Amino acid sequence: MISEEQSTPENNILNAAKEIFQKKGMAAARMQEIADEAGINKAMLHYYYRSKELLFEAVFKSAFSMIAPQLNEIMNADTSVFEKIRNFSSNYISFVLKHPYLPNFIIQELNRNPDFVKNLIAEKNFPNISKFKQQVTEKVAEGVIRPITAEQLFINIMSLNIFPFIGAPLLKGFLNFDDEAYKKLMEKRKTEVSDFIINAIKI
Amino acid sequence: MISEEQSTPENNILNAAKEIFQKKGMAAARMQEIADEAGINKAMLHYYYRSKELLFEAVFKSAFSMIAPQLNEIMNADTSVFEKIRNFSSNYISFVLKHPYLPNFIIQELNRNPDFVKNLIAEKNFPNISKFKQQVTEKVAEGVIRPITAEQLFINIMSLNIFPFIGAPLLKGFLNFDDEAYKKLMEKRKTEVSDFIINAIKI
DNA sequence: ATATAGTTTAACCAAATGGTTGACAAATGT
DNA sequence: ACATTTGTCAACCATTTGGTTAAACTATAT
Repeated sequence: MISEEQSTPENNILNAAKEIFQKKGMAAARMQEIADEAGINKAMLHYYYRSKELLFEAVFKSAFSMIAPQLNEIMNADTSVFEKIRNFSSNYISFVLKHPYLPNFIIQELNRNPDFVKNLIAEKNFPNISKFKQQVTEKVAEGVIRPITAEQLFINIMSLNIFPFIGAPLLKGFLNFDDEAYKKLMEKRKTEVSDFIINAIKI
Repeated sequence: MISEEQSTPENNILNAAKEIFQKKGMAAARMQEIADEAGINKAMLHYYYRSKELLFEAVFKSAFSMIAPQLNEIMNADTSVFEKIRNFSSNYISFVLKHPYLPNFIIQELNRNPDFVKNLIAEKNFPNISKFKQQVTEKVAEGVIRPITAEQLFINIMSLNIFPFIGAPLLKGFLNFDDEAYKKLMEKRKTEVSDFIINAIKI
């Protein structure tokens, strides 16, 4: 499957729109600004994507599809619970270090319009965690990991990996860290997060 | 100190503004909507608070001051590291269950304008975690808790407590939970989060 | 060459938005 | 009783914003 990023006008616009929407959010983003970023006339935005709403939807779906398959793949792989935790943490943190605005964008817009999740669920590749749930339940029953519901564990994994990016401005303030020092902390978390989680549940 | 919520026009406006700003964010909030919510004329907003920006700042500071002192108090109390973790988790989750829009509002607006943190730091009551840091370092040296930097532990505590609220729409989708089921999960987390953290660091 | 379809632009438009004004009412002080 | 300050409102204003239009330009097919 060839999926080289092509340089069509649609793609050009989409990338510009991503840049602006992800930095400012739907409401604060301006169509003119997106046009400037793309180096084209504002009317072109409406020619290729009919409205701000539709352009936004395209951006959002594209953004979501950068994250969801990763999660899905790891959670449904033929690996142990511990390996899944290690893979997801390392994988996700590496990814977000390259796309720092992504998680906040997705979370923010889902909070603005919670019904949007329903659309996403319908789509193929929407993360399914039933296999992970089954594995956890099994291991708890076997007495290999401490009693915990798969749901709580899943929430913990997501929290420990995602929040440090979304809450970065606040955490930098509390810790009195500059950008570089904070980034180093994040690098370390690629392994420290999974160690922390595994320590918490391993007997 | 008497701090009963007074029913002055300023307060009335501030509460209405909180409602709207926290639900929609600065950019999407409309002055007319705030006026309607407060049951007054739009001109009154400008009479009491000069501009949207200033009204927003008042709301933001008020919101932040509902959370910061709690954190500060707990972190600087004369209690053990474990007790601090237990107190913060139980305390914070209870609080946010009553103010569900607060954490997302603060995080979102700080991401929109990271420089805003500098203002907050200058204010009295801005959380100071040096005592907590010292306690953690000490306990690690004593071999009572596993090696971890105080910063990473602090980030973990914040993540596990805050993210489940900010990421609620997404997590509800992944877990296929409705509002009520999700709220029950949160209730359980009042104690489960601290157990999880303590298990992760206790030797 | 010429018609046809697709692409790009400058100029334009209606609606929405933050903010102002001037008149009027309600307290407040003397 | 009267003047002055403070509070409230409907109407208004300038600007911004998403979106449209009609004309021009480009490529492609015949």
